[in-house]
Amino acid sequence: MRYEKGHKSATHERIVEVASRRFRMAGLEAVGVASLMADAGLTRGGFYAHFCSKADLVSQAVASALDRMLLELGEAAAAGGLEAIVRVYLGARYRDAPEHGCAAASLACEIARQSHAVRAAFTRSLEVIVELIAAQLPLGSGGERRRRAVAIFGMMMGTLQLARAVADQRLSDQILESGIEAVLTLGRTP
Amino acid sequence: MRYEKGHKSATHERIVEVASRRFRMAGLEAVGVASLMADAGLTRGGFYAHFCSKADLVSQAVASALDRMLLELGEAAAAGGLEAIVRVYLGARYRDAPEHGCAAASLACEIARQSHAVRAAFTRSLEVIVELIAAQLPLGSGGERRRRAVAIFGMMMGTLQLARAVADQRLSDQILESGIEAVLTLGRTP
DNA sequence: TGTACATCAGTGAACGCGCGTTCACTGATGTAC
DNA sequence: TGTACATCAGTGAACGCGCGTTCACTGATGTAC
Repeated sequence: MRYEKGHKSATHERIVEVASRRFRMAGLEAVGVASLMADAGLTRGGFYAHFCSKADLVSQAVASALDRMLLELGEAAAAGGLEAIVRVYLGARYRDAPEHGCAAASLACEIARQSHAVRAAFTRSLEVIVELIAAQLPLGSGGERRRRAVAIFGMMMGTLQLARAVADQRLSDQILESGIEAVLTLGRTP
Repeated sequence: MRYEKGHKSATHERIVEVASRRFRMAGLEAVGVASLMADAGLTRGGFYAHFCSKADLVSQAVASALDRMLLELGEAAAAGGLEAIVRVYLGARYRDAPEHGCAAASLACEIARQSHAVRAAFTRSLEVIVELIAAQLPLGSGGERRRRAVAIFGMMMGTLQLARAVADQRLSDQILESGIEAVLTLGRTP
């Protein structure tokens, strides 16, 4: 081998990792293939040896970002249940450093306009996150908890977006607080 | 006058109207100034006689879309309170025809990355919508109802985005149902 | 052991295209004399 | 009433730039003999 074994897959993962951060920071359209490859220490031409299109990378980068968040939220949940999840998700770090935050909160509007394949990848990741949240709810049947979990994730995501979109720092803090309070209310109300 | 009185302001409103629909459909970045002006029956060059930049138009188009939604939700609220609002907002029409739906749900992720001026315009519109929702809540002090209203709008917005982003139609319907149920729960829980 | 060839991850130029913005210009109509 | 000029909404060419994708190529190293 001209490159050591595993070299290509390591490169592949590096591109996905770079993309997952930059897409969350700047959006899907604002990040070009050439600049992404440069960030990964490569040139544009090699891109299509790793991905069949930019949309293909988008699918993988979104899934990767959400998988990583799932781990982080899973650890929080193990330590402190729903309240720990929501305090991570609606915390200043997720709001102020979108590259380390939730890909759904950064990209949901754009994902809604992507191809079926991209939305299918997003759907798979979403289902697992919803399961994690549902598992933290103390009340109700499986179906009820699942439905409640969907709404809770929708609220966390929407609230984080609002906290990022407003122009006033104090208001942004209040929005996060409002979201935390409402999630906890939903978590304990049947 | 070479054009009848009010001609220019009518043109201005037409551009804002076209932009408000197309931005909601395709996103801020995907809609170019030239194609927008063509849609309004004009050529690109005249754009800067109406707006000092694309961001300026974005501010106006978002505000215009949210103002119109406010009227629609206000009418619903007058007839049926919070439940009527949420049934409009989380209805199939808003999900399937984003050009007639909520600009926040279509654009929040992108607005979060815009200039302070754009976010300030968004903030002003958001405050009014939150007030409308707060006015429908039966329980709590002014501050409590306001905070609850922020969370409710965040949930409606996030839930609508999730319903648009998933690849499965049945799941999308379930997401809307989950959101309606949770909003109503939040509306009646102190 | 030494040479010829195969492999393949990555390179970089090129394709046509649309982007936001600027600016000298057009041409229809109002006003001044 | 007739002519000259002012006004200004809108035109369209031009600027440099980055976009996603393709493709002939490079060059380091493994394998075959």
